[in-house]
Amino acid sequence: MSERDTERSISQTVRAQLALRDMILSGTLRPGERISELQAVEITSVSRTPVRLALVRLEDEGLLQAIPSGGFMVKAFSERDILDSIELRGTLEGLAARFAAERGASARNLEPLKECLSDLDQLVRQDPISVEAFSAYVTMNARFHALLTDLSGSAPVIRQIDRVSAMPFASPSAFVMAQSALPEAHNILLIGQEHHRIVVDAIENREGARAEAVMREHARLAVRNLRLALRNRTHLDLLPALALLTSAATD
Amino acid sequence: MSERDTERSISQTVRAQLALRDMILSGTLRPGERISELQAVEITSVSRTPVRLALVRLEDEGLLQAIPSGGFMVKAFSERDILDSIELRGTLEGLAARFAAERGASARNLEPLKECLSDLDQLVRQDPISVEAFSAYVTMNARFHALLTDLSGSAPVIRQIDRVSAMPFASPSAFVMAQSALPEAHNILLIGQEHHRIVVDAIENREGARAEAVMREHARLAVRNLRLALRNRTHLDLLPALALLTSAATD
DNA sequence: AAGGTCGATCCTGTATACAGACAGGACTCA
DNA sequence: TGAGTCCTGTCTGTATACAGGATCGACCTT
Repeated sequence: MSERDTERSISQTVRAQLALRDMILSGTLRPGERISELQAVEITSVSRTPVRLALVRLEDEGLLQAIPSGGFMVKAFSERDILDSIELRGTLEGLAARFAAERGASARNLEPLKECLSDLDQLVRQDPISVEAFSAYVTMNARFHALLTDLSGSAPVIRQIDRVSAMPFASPSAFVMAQSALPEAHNILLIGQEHHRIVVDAIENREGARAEAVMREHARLAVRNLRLALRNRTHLDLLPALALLTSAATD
Repeated sequence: MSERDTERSISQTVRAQLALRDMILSGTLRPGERISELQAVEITSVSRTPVRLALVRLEDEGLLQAIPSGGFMVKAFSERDILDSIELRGTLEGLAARFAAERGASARNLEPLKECLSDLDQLVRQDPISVEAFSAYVTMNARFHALLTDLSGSAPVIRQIDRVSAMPFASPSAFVMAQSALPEAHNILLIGQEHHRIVVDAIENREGARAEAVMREHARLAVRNLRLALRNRTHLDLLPALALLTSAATD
């Protein structure tokens, strides 16, 4: 998941993929817009072959949609799609948590998760949370979810969760930054952290159903965040992921 | 999902993809084996460009695995992976059924599902079930599951279910044929059909939790089928999907 | 004036050529 | 005899050329 080698050592295909993805997520390429290969060539300054590879990869990443007659267009998502994707992630993370609980995650394996938990605790504890702390929270939160997913010990489950989380609006930290400007921010963070605590406790005690249920509910915090952010439209700039929303749904 | 145009009208890329997939699923290409591009060129008789596209597609279909140094190898699966994939499908189909129930599938939309249900009923009713009836059951069963998935009305959910079901050993009808030779066959079919009936009833009555639970349990029938088939190894030839199983797990 | 048909242009699908990277083996030196 | 280095062969990554097809516009016909 790390793109540490952002240097020129990486392949043209990956470079094209990153460039195109950035343009899609930033809204430079609008939803529904067709992307011709040579247009992509012009954008990315690489040849058609790697560009085509990048387009195919972005397609099954879910950001592009194949056009029957050939070529690709930027996929558009409704608000319903976004909410469903979040519920989907919650369901899958719930499954991962249940697996972790039922299969008896060893104390040794639980250790990193617990460390991550207490790191998050420290961040949440400060009352007026700084923007930097928020940013750190996003990072640690992503790490927590990744560790939890891995704890399922199931490659197929991990794979599916990664696929869902690849959608920018469905990732565990998608709408955390959006709330940083809201008065309810701190409360939501505290509730989220409570969920984290419970799921670790449930896993430790082999309570599969409890672990599953709390992860499902945990994902629904993202729904609440999204709704709040959409209502207070002042901070929509913190939600680049919404560039993929269809105009019909943004009304 | 239909590949009706098996003619020469289809693209070289798709042709290569189909040919390679067949060889993987039939076990001609063994798990762990590396597939070089020019080897694939020789097999499929198409040029390197479409072959490469096909390999990428098969990778994110889950049948191939990228090698860090470049190239691809046939992915190997443990028995645990297979069982987890089935549980995964059950969880996702459960979510789809719950969505269908909670969102109130209209009587009009439920109609095809009910028709499919009664068609299945007729097939199951005959006591010594012929092999032809078994084969018909597989087809109708796949149709039932597809209709149910669609009834969720959620594109992201449908997409994920399709992805999981693409794994040959996780599809709803993966191990149905395998039981055709078993004495327990008829019983299992009856139980499966009972599940079908219950989920339709639950959806009709807006019982989301019930619909979800029964679909989860329904998937576990596949686990039972698999275990039975693995025990009576006499009919492993009915399970081409198991070609992907690692040798360690087949012991 | 409107609709259909023909043509041109652009685009995608495919093939192939070339360069760099990696691996395996052989040879040499200690 | 063993280890290290160099060389060679093969493979992947990339670029580009070519052909078939689709789409859009313009012109002609009714």
